[in-house]
Amino acid sequence: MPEDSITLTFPDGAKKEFKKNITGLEVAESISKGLARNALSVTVNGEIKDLDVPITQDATISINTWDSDEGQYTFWHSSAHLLAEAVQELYPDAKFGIGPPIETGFYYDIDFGDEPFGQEQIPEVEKKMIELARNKSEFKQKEVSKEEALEFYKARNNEYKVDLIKDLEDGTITFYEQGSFTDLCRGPHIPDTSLIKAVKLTNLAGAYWRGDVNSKQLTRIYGVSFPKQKLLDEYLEQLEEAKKRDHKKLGKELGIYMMDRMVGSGLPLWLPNGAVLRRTLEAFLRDEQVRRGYKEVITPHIGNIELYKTSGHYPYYQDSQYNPMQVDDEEYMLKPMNCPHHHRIYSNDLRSYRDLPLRLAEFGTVYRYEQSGELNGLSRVRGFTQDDAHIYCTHNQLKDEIKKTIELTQFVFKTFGMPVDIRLSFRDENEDKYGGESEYWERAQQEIREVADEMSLDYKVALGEASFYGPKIDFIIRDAIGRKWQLGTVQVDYVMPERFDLTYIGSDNDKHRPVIIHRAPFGSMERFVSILIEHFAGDFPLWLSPVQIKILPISEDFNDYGQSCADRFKEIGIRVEVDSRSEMIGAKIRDAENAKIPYMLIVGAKEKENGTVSARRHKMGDIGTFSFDDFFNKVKEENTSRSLPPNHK
RNA sequence: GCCAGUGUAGCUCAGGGGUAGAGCAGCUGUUUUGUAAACAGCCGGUCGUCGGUUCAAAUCCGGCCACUGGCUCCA
Repeated sequence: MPEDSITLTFPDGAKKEFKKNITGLEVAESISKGLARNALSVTVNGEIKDLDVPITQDATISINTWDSDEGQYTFWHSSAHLLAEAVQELYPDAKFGIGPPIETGFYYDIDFGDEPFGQEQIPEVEKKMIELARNKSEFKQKEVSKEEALEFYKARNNEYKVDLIKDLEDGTITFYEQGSFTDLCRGPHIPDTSLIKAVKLTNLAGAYWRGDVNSKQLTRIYGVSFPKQKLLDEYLEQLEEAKKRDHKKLGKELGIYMMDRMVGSGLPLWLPNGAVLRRTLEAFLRDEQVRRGYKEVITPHIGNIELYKTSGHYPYYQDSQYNPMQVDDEEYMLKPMNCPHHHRIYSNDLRSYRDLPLRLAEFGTVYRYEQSGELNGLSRVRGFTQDDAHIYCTHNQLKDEIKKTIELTQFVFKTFGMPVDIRLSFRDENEDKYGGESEYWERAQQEIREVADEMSLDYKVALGEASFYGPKIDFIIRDAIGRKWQLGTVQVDYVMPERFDLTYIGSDNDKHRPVIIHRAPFGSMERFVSILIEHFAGDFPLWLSPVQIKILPISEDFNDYGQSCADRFKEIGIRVEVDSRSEMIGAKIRDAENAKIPYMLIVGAKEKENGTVSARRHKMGDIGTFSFDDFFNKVKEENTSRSLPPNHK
């Protein structure tokens, strides 16, 4: 092989020889014109780079286009610079903070000084961005010394960039320039601005400099951009779809819950339909738990402050607990978590190894102070109910119990048609954030990993995501429109058994410490219901629907037949209503459709005569005429099997 | 808590310095109906709240409250 040639390995495994110092763009050109036209950046040995960077040695390579995450990342990063350029043109005194790409789009944090910047200014910035994009300005990289970099920004009075540069090493600092805008930036960037064809600035927000509440708050402008107008249109449609599913809107329309200013913000009131939904979910989980050997307990809503001092939650989470109240000579608190109560139940008896594992479960309501700006419908509230349980077991039982809780959680989400990603949340090196002995942590993390491997789970490890008393397994579900939500957790805890001095008598007749597993598949009923509403867009599976069947008599003459059908369903616990209003059938159908009721049964002269029902399925229309018994059995089976709706994505 | 925005009838929304408007819902009557809206009449609002400017405020200004999107936080 000639000395001035290198071998590049492509994502499909193909190897090809090129001359040394070839650029990513030239590689793309060698493959096809189209690829070269669509190329945004190149990944060389796992590192994303500009297309014009020479490749000096053998490497794995992939050309990043819009179709890859890396390509979109580059595209949005460059779009953030374009946003900054536009802002700079319109507001010469604006000072720039940071402007990174995010999962969908990008943002830039900007200090506008005394200049007011609000929603009205957005359209002119968007317009300017498109105008500048058409200039086809190239993104040019320039290496600068630390001194030069500092000088550049000091001259512009930009304390933010100066702050950033101070943390950088001399010799590694690069600027990128496009049009009239120069930015401190590691890159990489797309070749030029003309690739950006469509831009939408989506949001304005305040953001503290470096995320620090004590620093100055900058104006964060969020946006997305696309290489084609059509992609922007599709994105906007998706936003519309998400809006249609918004649980706050559907929650109101379907009578799930309400908020009331006299009751207080963040304190939802469950309406009858919502109560049915929630109780049905609880019954589902309760049955599954009883089947798996859990015992249900009930504990009060307040507790002596000593309980939370003992657990360590009180000092650690003081900011999010309500002030203690005076009761006789002692202080009591609204309970911020259920665990300490359960630990005291454990301690109520002398426990033998024969009693373990002891699995105590409770749908326990807890109260936490959330900052007012943080409250959001049912998904972030100040009083909520956890589907909590604590499993007290021996070290030998631990892995098996972890495994069972994972299986339960997976079973639960499968029932709702939600794919699950698993994350092992371990601690990072910052040890003071966490309680308990280091060896326990190592051991617990080790055991969690072993279980995950033994179950062949596809998992990711996230350092620094652990809770303060132990590592966690987090379940991240994907809903019907692809959004991710962190729901259930399983946590291993070696700390609380020490703090509460929990013991059991082993087979050796000595006292031992049990291990605790905390787990909550739904997490909070409020939040889970909010996600469920959006996942199903309000079109719940039959078993969860607050009203499962609506019977629609053609005229008042058939109300009695309709009622007799309803009575049969009620006997087996099916939630059924008869629409006996003197409305036309079309209106009754329309109302039932809008209420998202799974089945509508139309009954008139023919049906009464033959003992049949004419059925409609929500969103599907007429599904034909059934003998009453056939339909009855069909519904019974669909209800007990917890089937997903037929047209569910 | 902070930044930006919103607040008009039960719901969706129009209006805008000179005594408040529509559709739907509700109520009453008529209609007795065959697969997504029958017809008519009626009821319904201190224009979130408190204060200021003004001869006059729902409208302009300010405080507060609630809600929305973010930031910080999340056992």
